[in-house]
Amino acid sequence: MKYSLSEENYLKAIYHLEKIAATGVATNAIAEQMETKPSSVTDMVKKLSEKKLVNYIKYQGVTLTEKGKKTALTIIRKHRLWEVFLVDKLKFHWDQVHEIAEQLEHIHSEELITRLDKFLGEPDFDPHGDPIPDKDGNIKRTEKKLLSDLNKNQGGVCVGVKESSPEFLQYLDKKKITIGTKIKVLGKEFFDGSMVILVGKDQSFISKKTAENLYVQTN
Amino acid sequence: MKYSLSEENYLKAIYHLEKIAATGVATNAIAEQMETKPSSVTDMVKKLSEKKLVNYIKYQGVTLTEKGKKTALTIIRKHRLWEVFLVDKLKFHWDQVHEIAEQLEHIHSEELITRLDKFLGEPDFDPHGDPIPDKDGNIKRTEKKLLSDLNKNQGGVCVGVKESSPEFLQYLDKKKITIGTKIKVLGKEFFDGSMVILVGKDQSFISKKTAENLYVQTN
DNA sequence: ATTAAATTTTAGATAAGACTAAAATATTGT
DNA sequence: ACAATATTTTAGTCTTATCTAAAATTTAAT
Repeated sequence: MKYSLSEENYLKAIYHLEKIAATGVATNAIAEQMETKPSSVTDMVKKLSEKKLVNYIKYQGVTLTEKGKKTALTIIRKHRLWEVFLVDKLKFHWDQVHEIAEQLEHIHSEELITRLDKFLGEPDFDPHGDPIPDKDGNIKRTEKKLLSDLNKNQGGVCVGVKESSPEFLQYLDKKKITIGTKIKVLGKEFFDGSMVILVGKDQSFISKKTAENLYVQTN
Repeated sequence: MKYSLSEENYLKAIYHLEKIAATGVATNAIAEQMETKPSSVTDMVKKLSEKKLVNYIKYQGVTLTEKGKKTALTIIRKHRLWEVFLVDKLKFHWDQVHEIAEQLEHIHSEELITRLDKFLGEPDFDPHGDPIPDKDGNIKRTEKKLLSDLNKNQGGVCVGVKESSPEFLQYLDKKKITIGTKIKVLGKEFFDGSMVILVGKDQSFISKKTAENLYVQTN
């Protein structure tokens, strides 16, 4: 099935938001990500729902169906493969390629992507270290990382702690962080390594020391 | 300036039609090329005219302005460079690449094309033998070819004859062909090499012998 | 537990690009 | 030259994706 530019971008946005959302993805969150208005999101989400790409119940947010997730992952696959091409072959800097890959990811041709993948040596990660899904949408899991190693706007799921003193665990408890909690880095201070993170719907401030003792899995 | 997908496709179509049109390009011709309706063409042509990309006088067809021609040539440049990429690097067959290049030609990034061009070794011709305009829209002229070497849908300008007997020249005269006449191959018979060609607005039938004695310049 | 505030949805409008049907203009044949 | 034919344009409609303003619903606060 072939989807419009707009539909593809919505699916991608919902996929990324779902990774760090406790519940269904909010209309407002999608609107912000897409730089559009909530009413436009409602319209599009209805359309995606009719096409069985998302589950949608009025006022209760959106989740991707299996079909939707698979579609999102093929777009992400294309995006990341093109980024590898731009950096490895065309010698772009890794921080210059996002905008161009945003366009290239919408080129429709399976054969093209198959050949591009081969040409690039079937890479597992893009130039930012994000994993490249295979043609069926399977992602090679990254090793767990310390939260302190994530950069702004990266997100992950808490999978463990380095230090496990009761004091630290109780502190995490107070911060509403436990195994399986989705975390996104909203900001990172350069001089002291402290972070503002998103935990569920709430912002939270954590020190470098805390971030260095929390394992997350990105994807 | 950045133009829409549709605007870019119209400019490209008009460019190709102008090469083989004696007069301004007809609304109907554009409609046929674009697989759309004449009324849609009129609408778009008005818009292109407002943007100073074409000269348009009601009922009298369209020609590209300098600005329009330059824009068309940058799109053609992108199309042909991507075709080289697809064939040389991704090992596509030269007859599989057109559709994909039709999509890739609309990616907006000067830097991308500059780097792609360098990566490909600054090629002068695409896999079909068509010349690749440089970044300023200059085309490296092809050597003159025999009309008999053109394939269906290729066009060119008559630049000379191989045989110059008065009989042949008089015959060409009767066929309304002279130096500077634009010719397009509409059909080519396999078994005897005869052709149906477009001369100005009229179709004409010519034998293999005639086609083998007429030089054309393609571009 | 109500009210206030925030979020989400609905209703109606707009712009781009395309379409149909009908009107206007050009071209052609005799 | 003028009627018949072909081409082109106009007028009005449709679809997709957006928007604003107002109504509906949920969440939060006292």
